[in-house]
Order: sequence, then C-alpha cells, then structure tokens
Amino acid sequence: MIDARLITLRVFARCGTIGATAELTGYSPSAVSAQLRELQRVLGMQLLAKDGRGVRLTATGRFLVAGSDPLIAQWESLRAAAMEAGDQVQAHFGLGGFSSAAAHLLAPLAATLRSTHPLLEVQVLEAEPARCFDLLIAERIDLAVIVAMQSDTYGEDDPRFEQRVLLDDPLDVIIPGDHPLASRQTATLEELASEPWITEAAGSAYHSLFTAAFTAVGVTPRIAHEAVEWETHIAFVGAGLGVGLLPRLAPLHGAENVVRLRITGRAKPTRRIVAAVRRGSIASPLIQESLRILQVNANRILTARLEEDL
Amino acid sequence: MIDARLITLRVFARCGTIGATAELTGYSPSAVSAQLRELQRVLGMQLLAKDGRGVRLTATGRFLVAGSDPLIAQWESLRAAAMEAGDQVQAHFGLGGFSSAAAHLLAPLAATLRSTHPLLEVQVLEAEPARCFDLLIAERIDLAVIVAMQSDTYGEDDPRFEQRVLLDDPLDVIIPGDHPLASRQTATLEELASEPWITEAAGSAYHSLFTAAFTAVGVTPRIAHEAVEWETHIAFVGAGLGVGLLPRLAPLHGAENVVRLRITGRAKPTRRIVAAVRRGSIASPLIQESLRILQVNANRILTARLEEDL
DNA sequence: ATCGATCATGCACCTATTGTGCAGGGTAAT
DNA sequence: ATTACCCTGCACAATAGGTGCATGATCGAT
Repeated sequence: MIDARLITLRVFARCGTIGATAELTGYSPSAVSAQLRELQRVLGMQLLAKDGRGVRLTATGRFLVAGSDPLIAQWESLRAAAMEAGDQVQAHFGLGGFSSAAAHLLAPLAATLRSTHPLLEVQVLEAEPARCFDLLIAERIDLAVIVAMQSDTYGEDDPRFEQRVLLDDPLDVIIPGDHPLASRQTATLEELASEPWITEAAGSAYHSLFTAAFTAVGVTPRIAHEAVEWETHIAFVGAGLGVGLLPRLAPLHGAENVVRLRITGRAKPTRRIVAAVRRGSIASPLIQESLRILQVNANRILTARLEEDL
Repeated sequence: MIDARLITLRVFARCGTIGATAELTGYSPSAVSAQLRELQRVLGMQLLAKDGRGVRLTATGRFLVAGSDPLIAQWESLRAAAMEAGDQVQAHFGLGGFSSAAAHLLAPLAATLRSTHPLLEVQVLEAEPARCFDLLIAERIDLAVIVAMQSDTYGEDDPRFEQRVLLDDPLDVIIPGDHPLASRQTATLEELASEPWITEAAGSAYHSLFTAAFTAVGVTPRIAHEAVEWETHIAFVGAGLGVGLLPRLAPLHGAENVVRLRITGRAKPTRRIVAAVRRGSIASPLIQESLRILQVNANRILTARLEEDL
C-alpha cells in the first residue's frame, strides 16, 4: 500500500548500490534506476547523489528513509488489525529462512499452511539471515526464521523489525563411533579441547558461534577441517577426521560411525532461533498462526530428537 | 506515496457512491469501480458490499478507512519534515477555496507563489467548503481557504485535517443610499430588524450565518429576496429592494446608491476564515509560506477596506 | 599508463496495468 | 409499469513501467 518506489528506496538504503537493490527486489537495474528517479520527481526531492562510480543517499534521502520506518510499521499494523477485525484471508505469504534448521521448520509450516489455507499462496525463500532482513524490507517475504547471531541480529528496538524467540537449540558434539568417549552420553568442551575440530569457514554464520563457545571455557580448539553443510560435517566426523558441533535440530539420520553427545559443563552453547517480521505485522492473524505452528513444531522436533539420538 | 487506491477508498468513504467518488477524484466511474475491486484483491479484504442499487463499506472497510487517517497524517508529516530538512521545492501545489473572499485571498497567494517559485505549478480550484475538504482528502488540493460554518467545519481534533484561523471577517450591513440611516456610520441589527432583508437561499453556506446573527439579538428578520452572489446582493440593495449583510472582505467597488455601515451593538456577526490542510502537512515549508502570505494579505485587505469604505 | 571490472543510466522496445466509453442489469422512486 | 439511478463488465486505447543492451564514467590492478 506504500508506494513501491519508496520500498525500493529503503532497500537501496541498505544495499548501497543499484545493482544489489535490483537483485534483492527482483527488478532489473534499469528499473530500479528509473524508479528512484521517478520518486525524486514526484516528491520534488533530491534523494541520490553521484558518488564515484556509484550513487549514495543525500541527507534528505537518509532522512526520508529513516522517517519511513514508522510509516511502514503503521501500515503493517493497520493491515494486521483490519485482517483480524474482518476475519479476512490474505492471498500471498512469503517465508524466508536459513540453514537446515530453518528449512526443517519452514517446510512443515508451509505444508501446514497450504492445507489449512488452500487459497493462500505460500512461497518459501531460502536465504541467509542478513538477506532475510533485506527480503523483509523489500517485502519479498513476510516472515523469516533465522538463527540469531550477534553480528547480524537486530536489536529489540529496531524500528523495522519485531522478533520472537522460537527456541534455543542446544549444540551437541558429534564424535566418531570409535572414539574413547563414544560410549558416554555427555561430554564437556574441555574434555574435547585437544581434538581436531571440524568447523565452518571463518566469517561464516556459525563460526562465530563456534569460537564463542570455546572462549567461554577458555580453551582454543584446533581447527582441522572446514565444512559448509551439516551433512559434510557429519561425514567428516564419520570418517574419523575429527569432532564437531551439531545443533540438536540438525538430524543425524543414522549416519555410520557417528555418535551424538550432549554437552555439559560450564559452557552449553546454543543457537537461538528467532522469527522476525516487519514491525507492526506481528498482530496479523496469519503471522500469529504461523508463530504458533512454528513453536509447536520446534518443540516437538526438539523433544523427539532428544529421545531418538540419546 | 500512499497507494492511490487507498486514497480513492477514503474518498468513497465520504461520498458513499462510486459516481460521486469518480467526480471528485477525476476518474471515470468504471475506473473507481475497478480500483476498489483491485484494492480488495491485493489486500485480501472484502471492503465493499452491495446495498440496494449502490454499494457501502463493510465493517472492515470502515475500519481500514478510519485507521488510514493517522497513516496519511504520518506520511504528510514525514514529507513536510523532509522538505524542510532538505530545503527542497515541490512541483505541484493545489489550492482550493470558496466565495469571493477566498478568491480574493487565493488569487494573490497564487500570484505571489508563481513569482517567488517560478518552477512551482500552482493550481487553484474554486469549490464550496465541504467540497474543499473532500478535495483535500482526494489529494487534489493541498490547502483550502474556507469560511468556517458550524455545519461543515470540522473539529480541531479531526484526524484528517488541521486548521488555522486566518482572520475573523466582520459582516457589515449594506443599505440603499436614500435610506434614513444612510448618513450614519454604524447601525445595530435591532435598528434594521423591520427592514426587508436580502439573504441567500435557505440551506446555503451563508444563510446559517445570517440567521445565527439575528437569533443572537432575538429578532426575526423578514426575508424579502434571495441572491447567491455578493454582486447580486449589492445590486438588489442599490435598487432599493432591501438591506443585506456584506462581509468586509467583499468589495463594494463603488456601487451606485449603496452604503456600507459597520454593525455595532450586542451582536457583531463575523465569518471566520480558516485555512485547512491535511493533518501533518502543516509543517511543509510551502504551506508555512502560504499561510504567512495569506495572513499578511488578509490583514492588509481588511485594514484597507476599513479606511476606504467608511 | 592501460586494461578490465564495476556501476549507473539512457534508449529502443515491449508488456500489462489502468484508464475511457458504452451497454447492460438490478433496484428504488414515481 | 415506467423511469431514473447506480454499479459493473467489456472492448478498446493510452500509458506507465518493465527488460536488455549499449554507453559512459570511475576505480583498481596489471
């Protein structure tokens, strides 16, 4: 309901380049350029200025973008209230999420919504957390399930988003089946400090979580291998290349020669899984229902995995 | 910046019929019908319901319209703040007003703005007060100069408008040059109670003002003739058909056989001239400047007429 | 310095949204 | 019953808004 060109401007404010804005919004760079020019024309404001080979926001542009946050929130809020008051059903619903955990939560959510709301067109986009926030701003998605990281999570008071903690997913340790500790049910990070560790590439989403867990107990792990997918982590461990961390939500599904141990002791690393929506839209019936479904599913998976693997 | 279809819905909420909405917005009835249908589709809300041979808003529709008031105000406010912060100039400015008084204020305003802002495209629409408010909602105009009437004026707390009193324009009495009181400078309404009065048609904008003036002093005037334009009033008086009221801002410009007397006594009827804008837009530099110009002009005309006619 | 990479923008072209005018159908008033 | 009014669907037209490619401009690397 808010002019699409203002949304585009807001996306640009985050991306900084026309090209990235185009990629995120789904338009071509020419279209974004034309949109922003048109926006300046109708508003009679100079919002962009050339800056090297790119463009940047003027002071007026930054002012407008910052001021548009409550405007968007107000619209979302109104829309949500009207939907609830009128018991209406919306036509499209965009979901975004990152990592297998999000995928395991989003897929059932989408399936449930499809069956309970046959008319609703549900679209799921897999994207990293930071990109999920961008997609929320770009209004490509309406709800994101992400793993909260200190780096790319936004404060409770961010005027653009509202977040709800879905669950704290504990990290387990996975070790080869022939490891001395394999018969144990639990282990501490200190016990495994000297092991060769399998982690993600430095700078990736989970790497900071990994290092944070070890700095909490004051040891520096030896990083032997790097893997991106949990599948790869598990395979590496199964091949005896080292040990690794695995979120409890990530399934082991009967991998050969791999044992999952719960972590005890001073540091019990967890990853926090949160749902994020555009501020104001949290009251929307569809989002409320989604949050409920997510919560139920998350808890069920969590307890099921607890019984299954340990 | 707010979707045009929502604006159309808001206009419809005031008009009640598609046809009137079309007339007010400048679209064809088909276009309005299509717009509202499209709006319902994208929002997934049922906003309209058939009602006899027309349509009416559903509860959801009324809810949405009412809730959109602060949204519009917020946008106007943001826009105004950005214009001021960025020292920007807008491209289009719509003015509306009613009656010769407004015309005498609006014309100089438009002329001044045209000279000080050569790039600004100023458009003036002459319309009755009630219609001016409609035009403000329809975003056809940005500033209206109207004569405040108890019937069609809106409270200070109306979420859609903000109003500033420009001036209180006293009503004078005009009598034929050969009238016994013609040599006087002032008169009271009581003295003229038995005269044949010339007024506007019952129900018209000024008629309520006319009756209010006389009920204040407890007499019931005899209405002899009705006229719409001030010109006609003056001509009737000049022809000796009766006496009438004339706002001080309305010029006599040397009419034959007509004398203007100030009204003294208990009841000194005035018409209040106010400027109305969409709520939030009052801080806009252009509107601030316009209000200043209006104020200066109004005061100047008022004092000039005082010296000239009496 | 030269070259290549990166970005934004203008242009030609195309699509599809969105407008108009008119005909039709349903409903209230005469 | 007839008339008048109001909304809507349809054929058609205008135009806003999209893409893709070529161009120009700037920065970094060779």
